[in-house]
Amino acid sequence: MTTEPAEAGRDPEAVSKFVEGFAAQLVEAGMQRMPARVFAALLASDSGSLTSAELGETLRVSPAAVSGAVRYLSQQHMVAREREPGSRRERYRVHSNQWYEALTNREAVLKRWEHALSEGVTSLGADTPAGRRMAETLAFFEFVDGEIAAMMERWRVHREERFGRG
Amino acid sequence: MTTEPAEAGRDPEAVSKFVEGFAAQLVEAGMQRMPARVFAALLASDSGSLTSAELGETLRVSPAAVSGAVRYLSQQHMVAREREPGSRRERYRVHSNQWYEALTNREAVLKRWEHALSEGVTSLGADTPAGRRMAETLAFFEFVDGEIAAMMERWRVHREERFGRG
DNA sequence: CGCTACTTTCAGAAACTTGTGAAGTTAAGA
DNA sequence: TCTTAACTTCACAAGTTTCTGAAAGTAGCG
Repeated sequence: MTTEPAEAGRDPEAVSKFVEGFAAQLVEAGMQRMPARVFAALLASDSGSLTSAELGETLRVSPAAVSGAVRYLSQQHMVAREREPGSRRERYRVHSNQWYEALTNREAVLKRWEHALSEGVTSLGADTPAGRRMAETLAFFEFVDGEIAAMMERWRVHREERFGRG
Repeated sequence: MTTEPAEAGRDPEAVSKFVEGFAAQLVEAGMQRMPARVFAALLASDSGSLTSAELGETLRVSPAAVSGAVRYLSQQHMVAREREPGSRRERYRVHSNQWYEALTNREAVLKRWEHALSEGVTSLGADTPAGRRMAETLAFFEFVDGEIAAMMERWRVHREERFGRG
């Protein structure tokens, strides 16, 4: 037996339907297809983690495709890679309670937008109409930065009340 | 003279540099290239609006490309189309102080994610580990929905203090 | 130290996306 | 009503992305 049935006893139809449906939404929102499918598969797994081989099998793709997708996802801090002790297999894990925090940690994205905008204000002139519009947009992003941090704090409290410490 | 210089007296180099740079960030964040460029061009214009011809000229693209980009942007509520009175030209306008609110109005996106997740909870079983993970993720999105509305309220207050009524 | 079980890299085929020119449609003004 | 400026649609060529098989790299374990 090559792979133990870590995810047995579940309707593979239902799993696949969810995986493809949720992945499609992620793609719609701008994520590449393969990372989206891999991520959805991890999210739908009971253990929250799958090996490269298991991913290749459920998604019917090559190890190469899994490798590329996983690299992308770990760069985005959406999955962690962990080595299975006593094996040369790698497991990829979705940080159950933190993955969606990565969505709000678009920190890097916001920072780059802010940078581009502030260059725009400078180069077009802070006293021009366009410059003023950009300055206001910039102020909005800065405001959002701060608000998101506070919001995540409130979420953690809210979550603990409702779900307890994961 | 074919187009009047509505945006004259500005360094076209600087404008173009901002437009391409900001558009690149939008592309990075998942937006299609041409809508991103059109949008950046509008954002960088003094009047906050440009005609189809002006857009084609600054971006060096065909009317067809402008048409497609603008359709996309107006579907996303990021620009408004307005007919110039006494002319058959159309102007495309960025809602100066509201365009970025469209970014947070990812309402439709969030709703679709919530829908996909709640289907997942049902089909995989609310009492399974995977089902529980999805239910928590779903709760997070619902929480975010509400928080964003409140945040935008605070922003409007904050903005008025700082910039006055647009 | 080498074997083997994995993972990663890479070149290329296939599929998809994008922007264009040209034809078609709409509506302002004579 | 006709003319014509302006926008939109469409088929296609060019460009890009994506996934694969094959080859190369890496690390447990004897």
